[in-house]
Amino acid sequence: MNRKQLEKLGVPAAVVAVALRGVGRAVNAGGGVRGGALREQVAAVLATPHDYSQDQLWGEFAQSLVALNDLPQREPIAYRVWEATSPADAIDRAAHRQMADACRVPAAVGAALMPDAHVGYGLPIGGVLACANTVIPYAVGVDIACRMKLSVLDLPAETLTTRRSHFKEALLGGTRFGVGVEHHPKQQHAVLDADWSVTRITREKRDTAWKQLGTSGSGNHFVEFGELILARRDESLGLDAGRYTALLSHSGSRGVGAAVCATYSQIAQRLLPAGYADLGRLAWLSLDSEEGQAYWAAMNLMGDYAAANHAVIHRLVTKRLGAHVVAGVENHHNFAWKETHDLEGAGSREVVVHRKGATPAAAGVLGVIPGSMGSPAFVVRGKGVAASLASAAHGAGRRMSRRAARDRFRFAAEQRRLADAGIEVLSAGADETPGVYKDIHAVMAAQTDLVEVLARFDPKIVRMCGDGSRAED
DNA sequence: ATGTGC
Repeated sequence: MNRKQLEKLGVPAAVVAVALRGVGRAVNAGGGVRGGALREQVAAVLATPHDYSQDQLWGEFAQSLVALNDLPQREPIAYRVWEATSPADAIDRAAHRQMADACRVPAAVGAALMPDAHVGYGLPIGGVLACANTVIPYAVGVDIACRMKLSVLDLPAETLTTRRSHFKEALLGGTRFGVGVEHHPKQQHAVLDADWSVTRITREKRDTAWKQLGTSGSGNHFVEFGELILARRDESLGLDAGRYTALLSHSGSRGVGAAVCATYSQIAQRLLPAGYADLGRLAWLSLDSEEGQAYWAAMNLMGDYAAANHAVIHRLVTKRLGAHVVAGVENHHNFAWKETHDLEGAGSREVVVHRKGATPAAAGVLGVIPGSMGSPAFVVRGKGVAASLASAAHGAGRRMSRRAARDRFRFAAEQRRLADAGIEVLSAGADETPGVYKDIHAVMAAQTDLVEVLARFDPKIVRMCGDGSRAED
């Protein structure tokens, strides 16, 4: 086992080196412990370190864990969990451990874990954390303002079948995928006139942002056409019951957002108090500090930039299609907002709510929750549940790593299977095949108290980043 | 998720 595997199991960074020595002893012990049995032993020590403090193999690791836990710190806050009932869609232990770590952040005042939760950097994906006057760059995420945008088009649903090649051409011609990918010529949008000098990093990266405006990146990002089905008329959507053609995109703030995250998390990590060093990427910035104010300004600019990014994608694709937009829904799902909440009935106060892979779900607010290329997305209306900090899941949530997915699935075979089901995938990798995700229906069933479903979107023509233009890992 | 550095 290596450092990465131990951290994935939930071993705090501060004691990984000690844990590695324990692993070495266990491997070299008579009979040699390996693989799954080794992981189980590490997990057992993590769960109840006091029971192992005199253990020949694990005593040193257990004592370090006890010492770490005994550091004088505040009592962690509690977090509420929404979770699918099916074991295959459950939230793994490592994501819980990350959420529990986030609850030790001194400024934390409210927390919740959504049913699509899985391990991320710092806060888990699907984590919601409210802090007093404090922002955590990695509780927003690397891809600041990663978001969804759905445009309902003035084309009959049947045209997705009868004019399929026309839709494919629009998708292939109007979108760009890949790490570092740019548009030539550069696209235009009013966000370029915003004040990019709010921080050094946004000032220096403005030209990169301009070149990348209207691109989709890699990973789980996609642009797809599908059929939107409304069971009844909805006034907030402004649509009658029926079947529609719709365009759905998932993208964010590209390289510039990642640079903002890296810059300000590094500053925050240098400022971490010694007793909290193991919180690592959960490092925070006070909004009273110059750095905190700078991050907040840059984050909000990235929010506008990511929204513009989607607007350009939809503009380019619908123009090639010759279609017009008759309705739309969009939302950030990696962001932080200043909101007023009544936490634990202690009265209303303004807090910073981080949603990292979580959909804003205040009462009446519309959002889009995608499943996968082979399963539906849902247009939802929030119910404003206080205990979830007015949040919901942002998707199905991964159930296996990208590497595990590439070992298990072959994309060409998955592509044929999807084609048989009437879904044409123009490009993607095996690590985004439907089987790598939890069951979106199980995830939606776990949050019926948080959101109401208004419409269902079935993907028909999908474009994601192909294998030729992605990073190795 | 990203793009640079190994």
